[in-house]
Amino acid sequence: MARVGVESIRRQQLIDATLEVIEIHGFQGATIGKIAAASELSVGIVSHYFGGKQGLLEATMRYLLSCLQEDASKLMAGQPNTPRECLMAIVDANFSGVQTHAQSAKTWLAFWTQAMHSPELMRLQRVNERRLLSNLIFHLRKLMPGESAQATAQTLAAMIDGFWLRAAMSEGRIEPDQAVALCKTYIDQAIKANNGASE
Amino acid sequence: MARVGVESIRRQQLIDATLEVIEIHGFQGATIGKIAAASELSVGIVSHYFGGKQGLLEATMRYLLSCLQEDASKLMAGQPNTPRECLMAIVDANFSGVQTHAQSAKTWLAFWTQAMHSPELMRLQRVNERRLLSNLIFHLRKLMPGESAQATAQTLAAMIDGFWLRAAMSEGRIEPDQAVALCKTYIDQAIKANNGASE
DNA sequence: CTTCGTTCATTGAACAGCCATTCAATATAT
DNA sequence: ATATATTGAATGGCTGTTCAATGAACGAAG
Repeated sequence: MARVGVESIRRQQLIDATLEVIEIHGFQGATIGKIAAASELSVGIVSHYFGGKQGLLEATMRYLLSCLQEDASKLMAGQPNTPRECLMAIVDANFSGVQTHAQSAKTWLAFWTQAMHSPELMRLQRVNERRLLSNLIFHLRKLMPGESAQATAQTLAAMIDGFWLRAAMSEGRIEPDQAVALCKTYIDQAIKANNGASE
Repeated sequence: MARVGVESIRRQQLIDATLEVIEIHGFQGATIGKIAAASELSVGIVSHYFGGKQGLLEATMRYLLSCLQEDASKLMAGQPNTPRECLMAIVDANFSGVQTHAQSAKTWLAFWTQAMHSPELMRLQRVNERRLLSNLIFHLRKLMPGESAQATAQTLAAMIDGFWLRAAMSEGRIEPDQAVALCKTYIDQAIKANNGASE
Protein backbone atom coordinates (compact mmCIF):
# COMPACT_ATOMS: atom_id res chain seq x y z
CA MET A 1 0.00 0.00 0.00
CA ALA A 2 1.11 3.55 -0.45
CA ARG A 3 3.25 4.25 2.58
CA VAL A 4 3.00 8.03 2.64
CA GLY A 5 -0.30 9.10 4.20
CA VAL A 6 -2.77 8.25 1.54
CA GLU A 7 -5.35 9.45 3.96
CA SER A 8 -4.21 13.07 4.04
CA ILE A 9 -3.84 13.09 0.26
CA ARG A 10 -7.34 11.77 -0.29
CA ARG A 11 -8.81 14.15 2.26
CA GLN A 12 -7.22 17.12 0.51
CA GLN A 13 -8.36 15.83 -2.87
CA LEU A 14 -11.92 15.73 -1.63
CA ILE A 15 -11.72 19.14 0.02
CA ASP A 16 -10.35 20.69 -3.17
CA ALA A 17 -13.09 19.03 -5.18
CA THR A 18 -15.68 20.33 -2.74
CA LEU A 19 -14.47 23.91 -3.18
CA GLU A 20 -14.46 23.47 -6.92
CA VAL A 21 -17.99 22.09 -7.03
CA ILE A 22 -19.41 24.68 -4.64
CA GLU A 23 -17.94 27.41 -6.79
CA ILE A 24 -19.61 26.05 -9.90
CA HIS A 25 -22.89 24.65 -8.64
CA GLY A 26 -23.38 26.46 -5.35
CA PHE A 27 -23.85 24.96 -1.95
CA GLN A 28 -27.15 23.38 -2.83
CA GLY A 29 -25.81 21.82 -5.99
CA ALA A 30 -22.77 20.37 -4.28
CA THR A 31 -23.74 16.71 -4.21
CA ILE A 32 -21.60 13.77 -3.26
CA GLY A 33 -21.82 12.56 -6.81
CA LYS A 34 -20.43 15.77 -8.30
CA ILE A 35 -17.72 16.04 -5.67
CA ALA A 36 -16.68 12.46 -6.30
CA ALA A 37 -16.58 13.09 -10.03
CA ALA A 38 -14.52 16.26 -9.60
CA SER A 39 -12.04 14.48 -7.37
CA GLU A 40 -11.92 11.50 -9.72
CA LEU A 41 -12.77 9.26 -6.81
CA SER A 42 -15.84 7.28 -5.95
CA VAL A 43 -18.85 8.33 -3.92
CA GLY A 44 -18.21 5.76 -1.22
CA ILE A 45 -14.90 7.25 -0.23
CA VAL A 46 -16.50 10.33 1.27
CA SER A 47 -18.16 8.32 3.99
CA HIS A 48 -14.97 6.35 4.45
CA TYR A 49 -12.80 9.39 5.18
CA PHE A 50 -15.26 11.92 6.53
CA GLY A 51 -18.11 9.80 7.83
CA GLY A 52 -20.56 11.55 5.54
CA LYS A 53 -21.27 14.71 3.62
CA GLN A 54 -21.58 16.92 6.70
CA GLY A 55 -18.13 15.86 7.86
CA LEU A 56 -16.65 16.80 4.51
CA LEU A 57 -18.27 20.22 4.58
CA GLU A 58 -16.99 20.94 8.07
CA ALA A 59 -13.51 19.85 7.08
CA THR A 60 -13.69 22.12 4.04
CA MET A 61 -14.62 25.11 6.15
CA ARG A 62 -11.82 24.33 8.59
CA TYR A 63 -9.46 24.28 5.65
CA LEU A 64 -10.60 27.70 4.46
CA LEU A 65 -10.19 29.11 7.96
CA SER A 66 -6.70 27.70 8.25
CA CYS A 67 -5.77 29.23 4.88
CA LEU A 68 -6.96 32.61 6.08
CA GLN A 69 -4.97 32.30 9.26
CA GLU A 70 -1.88 31.27 7.37
CA ASP A 71 -2.15 34.27 5.06
CA ALA A 72 -2.42 36.48 8.09
CA SER A 73 0.62 34.95 9.77
CA LYS A 74 2.75 35.39 6.67
CA LEU A 75 1.89 39.04 6.30
CA MET A 76 2.43 39.80 9.97
CA ALA A 77 5.82 38.11 10.19
CA GLY A 78 9.01 40.14 10.02
CA GLN A 79 7.73 43.67 9.77
CA PRO A 80 8.72 46.84 11.61
CA ASN A 81 5.11 46.78 12.76
CA THR A 82 3.99 50.05 14.06
CA PRO A 83 0.38 49.71 15.22
CA ARG A 84 -0.82 51.36 12.04
CA GLU A 85 1.25 49.03 9.87
CA CYS A 86 -0.11 46.03 11.74
CA LEU A 87 -3.66 47.14 11.01
CA MET A 88 -2.86 47.59 7.36
CA ALA A 89 -1.33 44.12 7.25
CA ILE A 90 -4.46 42.63 8.78
CA VAL A 91 -6.54 44.26 6.08
CA ASP A 92 -4.20 42.96 3.40
CA ALA A 93 -4.36 39.47 4.86
CA ASN A 94 -8.14 39.50 4.85
CA PHE A 95 -8.20 40.21 1.15
CA SER A 96 -5.10 38.36 0.00
CA GLY A 97 -6.98 35.14 -0.64
CA VAL A 98 -9.47 36.87 -2.87
CA GLN A 99 -7.09 37.79 -5.62
CA THR A 100 -6.01 34.29 -6.44
CA HIS A 101 -9.34 32.68 -5.65
CA ALA A 102 -12.18 34.85 -6.80
CA GLN A 103 -14.55 32.00 -6.16
CA SER A 104 -13.57 31.60 -2.54
CA ALA A 105 -15.76 34.55 -1.68
CA LYS A 106 -18.77 32.68 -2.98
CA THR A 107 -17.80 29.64 -0.99
CA TRP A 108 -17.44 31.72 2.14
CA LEU A 109 -20.88 33.14 1.69
CA ALA A 110 -22.26 29.67 1.21
CA PHE A 111 -20.65 28.55 4.45
CA TRP A 112 -21.91 31.59 6.32
CA THR A 113 -25.41 30.73 5.26
CA GLN A 114 -25.02 27.10 6.11
CA ALA A 115 -23.43 27.93 9.45
CA MET A 116 -26.66 29.41 10.71
CA HIS A 117 -28.22 25.98 10.79
CA SER A 118 -25.22 23.94 11.79
CA PRO A 119 -23.88 24.40 15.34
CA GLU A 120 -20.43 23.13 14.49
CA LEU A 121 -19.97 25.44 11.51
CA MET A 122 -21.33 28.32 13.57
CA ARG A 123 -18.78 27.62 16.28
CA LEU A 124 -15.93 27.73 13.75
CA GLN A 125 -17.27 30.97 12.33
CA ARG A 126 -17.49 32.55 15.79
CA VAL A 127 -13.96 31.64 16.72
CA ASN A 128 -12.64 33.26 13.57
CA GLU A 129 -14.71 36.38 14.06
CA ARG A 130 -13.48 36.78 17.63
CA ARG A 131 -9.90 36.46 16.54
CA LEU A 132 -10.18 39.17 13.93
CA LEU A 133 -11.94 41.50 16.33
CA SER A 134 -9.49 41.10 19.19
CA ASN A 135 -6.56 41.50 16.82
CA LEU A 136 -7.95 44.78 15.58
CA ILE A 137 -8.72 46.03 19.08
CA PHE A 138 -5.25 45.11 20.29
CA HIS A 139 -3.59 47.39 17.75
CA LEU A 140 -6.19 50.13 17.79
CA ARG A 141 -5.83 50.57 21.54
CA LYS A 142 -2.36 51.92 20.97
CA LEU A 143 -3.78 54.64 18.77
CA MET A 144 -6.98 55.74 20.47
CA PRO A 145 -9.03 55.41 23.67
CA GLY A 146 -10.43 51.99 24.46
CA GLU A 147 -13.98 52.85 23.64
CA SER A 148 -13.10 54.28 20.25
CA ALA A 149 -10.91 51.27 19.57
CA GLN A 150 -13.83 48.98 20.23
CA ALA A 151 -16.13 50.93 17.94
CA THR A 152 -13.54 51.27 15.18
CA ALA A 153 -12.74 47.56 15.30
CA GLN A 154 -16.38 46.59 14.97
CA THR A 155 -16.87 49.01 12.11
CA LEU A 156 -13.79 47.77 10.34
CA ALA A 157 -14.76 44.14 10.80
CA ALA A 158 -18.20 44.82 9.36
CA MET A 159 -16.62 46.68 6.47
CA ILE A 160 -14.33 43.77 5.65
CA ASP A 161 -17.26 41.34 5.71
CA GLY A 162 -19.27 43.71 3.56
CA PHE A 163 -16.58 43.95 0.91
CA TRP A 164 -16.30 40.17 0.86
CA LEU A 165 -20.00 39.98 0.34
CA ARG A 166 -19.78 42.44 -2.51
CA ALA A 167 -16.90 40.50 -3.97
CA ALA A 168 -18.99 37.36 -3.88
CA MET A 169 -21.78 39.17 -5.68
CA SER A 170 -19.88 40.87 -8.46
CA GLU A 171 -19.74 38.01 -10.88
CA GLY A 172 -16.17 37.18 -11.67
CA ARG A 173 -14.77 40.70 -11.73
CA ILE A 174 -13.85 41.72 -8.25
CA GLU A 175 -11.44 44.39 -7.18
CA PRO A 176 -9.87 43.53 -3.88
CA ASP A 177 -7.40 46.37 -4.38
CA GLN A 178 -10.20 48.86 -4.14
CA ALA A 179 -11.63 47.22 -1.03
CA VAL A 180 -8.21 47.26 0.62
CA ALA A 181 -7.72 50.91 -0.29
CA LEU A 182 -11.08 51.91 1.14
CA CYS A 183 -10.46 50.01 4.36
CA LYS A 184 -7.10 51.68 4.76
CA THR A 185 -8.58 55.08 4.11
CA TYR A 186 -11.06 54.39 6.86
CA ILE A 187 -8.33 53.36 9.29
CA ASP A 188 -6.47 56.61 8.75
CA GLN A 189 -9.67 58.60 9.08
CA ALA A 190 -10.49 56.84 12.34
CA ILE A 191 -7.01 57.41 13.71
CA LYS A 192 -7.09 61.08 12.83
CA ALA A 193 -10.56 61.54 14.29
CA ASN A 194 -9.64 59.88 17.59
CA ASN A 195 -5.98 60.56 18.30
CA GLY A 196 -4.84 63.10 20.86
CA ALA A 197 -7.63 61.91 23.12
CA SER A 198 -5.62 59.09 24.68
CA GLU A 199 -1.94 59.80 24.14
CA MET B 1 -65.35 32.46 -5.68
CA ALA B 2 -64.50 35.28 -3.37
CA ARG B 3 -64.71 38.48 -5.38
CA VAL B 4 -61.97 40.36 -3.55
CA GLY B 5 -58.66 39.24 -5.01
CA VAL B 6 -58.32 35.78 -3.64
CA GLU B 7 -55.21 35.61 -5.68
CA SER B 8 -53.38 38.39 -3.85
CA ILE B 9 -54.48 36.98 -0.50
CA ARG B 10 -53.20 33.52 -1.31
CA ARG B 11 -49.97 34.87 -2.73
CA GLN B 12 -49.27 36.83 0.44
CA GLN B 13 -50.20 33.81 2.57
CA LEU B 14 -47.62 31.75 0.75
CA ILE B 15 -44.96 34.45 0.89
CA ASP B 16 -45.46 34.86 4.63
CA ALA B 17 -45.27 31.13 5.10
CA THR B 18 -42.08 31.02 3.03
CA LEU B 19 -40.41 33.62 5.26
CA GLU B 20 -41.54 31.73 8.33
CA VAL B 21 -40.22 28.41 7.12
CA ILE B 22 -36.90 29.82 5.90
CA GLU B 23 -36.36 31.41 9.29
CA ILE B 24 -36.91 28.09 11.06
CA HIS B 25 -35.45 25.53 8.68
CA GLY B 26 -33.12 27.61 6.56
CA PHE B 27 -33.15 27.96 2.82
CA GLN B 28 -32.28 24.34 2.20
CA GLY B 29 -34.97 23.09 4.54
CA ALA B 30 -37.66 25.26 3.00
CA THR B 31 -39.62 22.64 1.09
CA ILE B 32 -42.94 23.02 -0.63
CA GLY B 33 -44.46 20.65 1.89
CA LYS B 34 -43.40 22.71 4.89
CA ILE B 35 -44.42 25.96 3.26
CA ALA B 36 -47.82 24.52 2.38
CA ALA B 37 -48.28 23.29 5.93
CA ALA B 38 -47.28 26.66 7.41
CA SER B 39 -49.70 28.48 5.15
CA GLU B 40 -52.45 25.94 5.84
CA LEU B 41 -52.85 25.41 2.11
CA SER B 42 -52.01 22.51 -0.14
CA VAL B 43 -48.82 21.80 -2.00
CA GLY B 44 -50.47 22.09 -5.37
CA ILE B 45 -51.36 25.71 -4.94
CA VAL B 46 -47.77 26.86 -5.14
CA SER B 47 -47.50 25.81 -8.75
CA HIS B 48 -50.92 27.28 -9.41
CA TYR B 49 -50.04 30.78 -8.24
CA PHE B 50 -46.29 30.97 -8.72
CA GLY B 51 -45.61 28.37 -11.38
CA GLY B 52 -43.27 26.49 -9.09
CA LYS B 53 -40.97 26.82 -6.13
CA GLN B 54 -38.53 29.12 -7.88
CA GLY B 55 -41.32 31.55 -8.68
CA LEU B 56 -42.37 31.63 -5.05
CA LEU B 57 -38.83 32.34 -3.91
CA GLU B 58 -38.44 35.17 -6.38
CA ALA B 59 -41.73 36.67 -5.30
CA THR B 60 -40.64 36.41 -1.68
CA MET B 61 -37.43 38.27 -2.40
CA ARG B 62 -39.32 40.94 -4.31
CA TYR B 63 -41.56 41.32 -1.29
CA LEU B 64 -38.60 41.81 1.03
CA LEU B 65 -37.12 44.39 -1.34
CA SER B 66 -40.40 46.28 -1.51
CA CYS B 67 -40.60 46.32 2.30
CA LEU B 68 -37.13 47.79 2.46
CA GLN B 69 -38.02 50.45 -0.07
CA GLU B 70 -41.21 51.29 1.78
CA ASP B 71 -39.32 51.71 5.05
CA ALA B 72 -36.93 54.04 3.29
CA SER B 73 -39.72 56.14 1.77
CA LYS B 74 -41.43 56.57 5.12
CA LEU B 75 -38.29 57.76 6.83
CA MET B 76 -37.39 60.14 4.03
CA ALA B 77 -40.79 61.76 3.80
CA GLY B 78 -41.48 65.12 5.43
CA GLN B 79 -38.13 66.03 6.86
CA PRO B 80 -36.12 69.24 6.78
CA ASN B 81 -33.52 67.08 5.02
CA THR B 82 -30.13 68.58 5.11
CA PRO B 83 -27.79 66.28 3.20
CA ARG B 84 -26.45 64.94 6.46
CA GLU B 85 -29.93 64.21 7.79
CA CYS B 86 -30.81 62.41 4.59
CA LEU B 87 -27.81 60.15 4.96
CA MET B 88 -28.74 59.39 8.54
CA ALA B 89 -32.28 58.57 7.45
CA ILE B 90 -30.98 56.17 4.82
CA VAL B 91 -28.95 54.37 7.46
CA ASP B 92 -31.98 54.22 9.74
CA ALA B 93 -34.09 52.84 6.93
CA ASN B 94 -31.60 50.11 6.19
CA PHE B 95 -31.79 48.87 9.75
CA SER B 96 -35.39 49.61 10.60
CA GLY B 97 -36.63 46.24 9.40
CA VAL B 98 -34.18 44.38 11.59
CA GLN B 99 -35.64 45.38 14.90
CA THR B 100 -39.06 43.93 14.33
CA HIS B 101 -37.89 41.01 12.25
CA ALA B 102 -34.69 39.62 13.66
CA GLN B 103 -35.05 36.63 11.39
CA SER B 104 -35.24 38.67 8.21
CA ALA B 105 -31.49 39.05 8.30
CA LYS B 106 -31.12 35.30 8.01
CA THR B 107 -33.54 35.27 5.13
CA TRP B 108 -31.63 38.01 3.37
CA LEU B 109 -28.42 36.11 3.68
CA ALA B 110 -30.11 33.04 2.30
CA PHE B 111 -31.30 35.02 -0.70
CA TRP B 112 -27.90 36.57 -1.27
CA THR B 113 -26.41 33.13 -1.41
CA GLN B 114 -29.12 31.82 -3.69
CA ALA B 115 -28.87 34.88 -5.91
CA MET B 116 -25.40 33.90 -7.03
CA HIS B 117 -26.83 30.95 -8.91
CA SER B 118 -30.10 32.46 -10.07
CA PRO B 119 -29.92 35.22 -12.71
CA GLU B 120 -33.30 36.66 -11.81
CA LEU B 121 -32.54 36.93 -8.09
CA MET B 122 -29.17 38.38 -8.97
CA ARG B 123 -30.82 41.02 -11.10
CA LEU B 124 -33.11 42.04 -8.25
CA GLN B 125 -30.18 42.20 -5.88
CA ARG B 126 -28.20 44.37 -8.30
CA VAL B 127 -31.03 46.84 -8.77
CA ASN B 128 -31.34 47.28 -5.05
CA GLU B 129 -27.62 47.71 -4.58
CA ARG B 130 -27.46 50.34 -7.29
CA ARG B 131 -30.29 52.29 -5.73
CA LEU B 132 -28.64 52.41 -2.33
CA LEU B 133 -25.32 53.43 -3.80
CA SER B 134 -26.66 56.21 -5.98
CA ASN B 135 -28.77 57.54 -3.13
CA LEU B 136 -25.75 57.75 -0.92
CA ILE B 137 -23.64 59.39 -3.60
CA PHE B 138 -26.35 61.94 -4.36
CA HIS B 139 -26.33 63.27 -0.81
CA LEU B 140 -22.62 62.87 -0.19
CA ARG B 141 -21.78 65.00 -3.22
CA LYS B 142 -23.22 67.99 -1.43
CA LEU B 143 -20.76 67.47 1.40
CA MET B 144 -17.51 66.49 -0.29
CA PRO B 145 -15.73 66.21 -3.65
CA GLY B 146 -17.13 63.72 -6.11
CA GLU B 147 -14.30 61.25 -5.77
CA SER B 148 -14.54 61.20 -2.00
CA ALA B 149 -18.31 60.84 -2.24
CA GLN B 150 -17.88 57.78 -4.41
CA ALA B 151 -15.42 56.20 -2.01
CA THR B 152 -17.44 57.06 1.07
CA ALA B 153 -20.62 55.67 -0.46
CA GLN B 154 -18.97 52.38 -1.31
CA THR B 155 -17.47 52.10 2.12
CA LEU B 156 -20.77 52.88 3.79
CA ALA B 157 -22.65 50.41 1.62
CA ALA B 158 -20.17 47.68 2.48
CA MET B 159 -20.47 48.60 6.14
CA ILE B 160 -24.24 48.30 6.05
CA ASP B 161 -24.04 44.90 4.38
CA GLY B 162 -21.44 43.79 6.88
CA PHE B 163 -23.60 44.73 9.84
CA TRP B 164 -26.52 42.86 8.31
CA LEU B 165 -24.32 39.85 7.94
CA ARG B 166 -23.28 40.10 11.55
CA ALA B 167 -26.88 40.50 12.59
CA ALA B 168 -27.75 37.33 10.72
CA MET B 169 -24.96 35.50 12.49
CA SER B 170 -25.54 36.53 16.07
CA GLU B 171 -28.22 34.07 16.97
CA GLY B 172 -31.25 35.96 18.16
CA ARG B 173 -29.45 38.74 19.96
CA ILE B 174 -28.76 41.49 17.53
CA GLU B 175 -28.23 45.16 18.21
CA PRO B 176 -29.25 47.23 15.23
CA ASP B 177 -28.97 50.35 17.39
CA GLN B 178 -25.27 49.80 17.69
CA ALA B 179 -24.90 49.23 13.96
CA VAL B 180 -26.79 52.42 13.23
CA ALA B 181 -24.67 54.36 15.69
CA LEU B 182 -21.43 53.10 14.18
CA CYS B 183 -22.57 53.93 10.66
CA LYS B 184 -23.51 57.44 11.71
CA THR B 185 -20.21 57.91 13.46
CA TYR B 186 -18.51 56.94 10.24
CA ILE B 187 -20.56 59.40 8.23
CA ASP B 188 -19.56 62.26 10.47
CA GLN B 189 -15.95 61.17 10.38
CA ALA B 190 -16.02 61.05 6.61
CA ILE B 191 -17.65 64.46 6.34
CA LYS B 192 -15.14 65.99 8.69
CA ALA B 193 -12.20 64.38 6.90
CA ASN B 194 -13.33 65.56 3.45
CA ASN B 195 -15.11 68.87 3.82
CA GLY B 196 -13.50 72.17 2.91
CA ALA B 197 -11.98 70.46 -0.08
CA SER B 198 -14.95 71.09 -2.35
CA GLU B 199 -16.99 73.91 -0.92
C1' DC C 1 12.81 -14.28 -8.31
C1' DT C 2 8.15 -15.97 -7.93
C1' DT C 3 4.07 -17.05 -5.55
C1' DC C 4 0.72 -16.49 -2.36
C1' DG C 5 -1.92 -14.68 1.49
C1' DT C 6 -3.03 -10.77 4.18
C1' DT C 7 -4.42 -6.18 4.76
C1' DC C 8 -5.90 -1.93 3.62
C1' DA C 9 -7.87 1.22 0.03
C1' DT C 10 -11.40 1.84 -3.22
C1' DT C 11 -15.36 1.01 -5.97
C1' DG C 12 -20.18 1.62 -7.54
C1' DA C 13 -24.61 -0.68 -7.83
C1' DA C 14 -28.46 -1.17 -4.75
C1' DC C 15 -31.33 0.98 -1.48
C1' DA C 16 -34.44 3.93 1.02
C1' DG C 17 -35.95 8.49 1.66
C1' DC C 18 -37.15 13.07 0.28
C1' DC C 19 -38.51 16.48 -2.99
C1' DA C 20 -41.10 19.33 -6.66
C1' DT C 21 -44.41 18.74 -9.91
C1' DT C 22 -48.60 17.17 -11.95
C1' DC C 23 -53.46 16.48 -12.67
C1' DA C 24 -57.85 14.19 -12.10
C1' DA C 25 -61.12 14.81 -8.55
C1' DT C 26 -63.46 17.66 -5.29
C1' DA C 27 -65.29 21.81 -3.30
C1' DT C 28 -67.08 26.40 -3.54
C1' DA C 29 -69.09 30.59 -5.33
C1' DT C 30 -71.87 32.89 -8.70
C1' DA D 1 -75.10 24.89 -14.10
C1' DT D 2 -70.89 26.83 -14.85
C1' DA D 3 -66.56 28.52 -13.79
C1' DT D 4 -63.11 28.97 -10.64
C1' DA D 5 -60.40 27.60 -6.60
C1' DT D 6 -58.29 23.99 -4.17
C1' DT D 7 -56.84 19.49 -2.95
C1' DG D 8 -53.50 15.69 -2.23
C1' DA D 9 -52.21 11.12 -3.86
C1' DA D 10 -49.36 9.47 -7.55
C1' DT D 11 -45.16 10.13 -10.12
C1' DG D 12 -40.43 10.39 -11.41
C1' DG D 13 -36.09 12.22 -10.41
C1' DC D 14 -32.40 13.08 -7.37
C1' DT D 15 -29.74 12.39 -2.98
C1' DG D 16 -26.76 10.38 0.77
C1' DT D 17 -25.53 6.15 2.62
C1' DT D 18 -24.30 1.39 2.73
C1' DC D 19 -21.70 -2.73 1.90
C1' DA D 20 -20.27 -6.77 -0.68
C1' DA D 21 -16.98 -7.13 -4.24
C1' DT D 22 -12.78 -5.65 -6.40
C1' DG D 23 -8.14 -3.84 -6.72
C1' DA D 24 -3.48 -2.79 -5.13
C1' DA D 25 0.62 -3.09 -2.17
C1' DC D 26 3.40 -5.49 0.79
C1' DG D 27 5.90 -9.25 3.34
C1' DA D 28 6.79 -14.00 3.89
C1' DA D 29 7.57 -18.45 2.20
C1' DG D 30 9.14 -21.39 -1.33
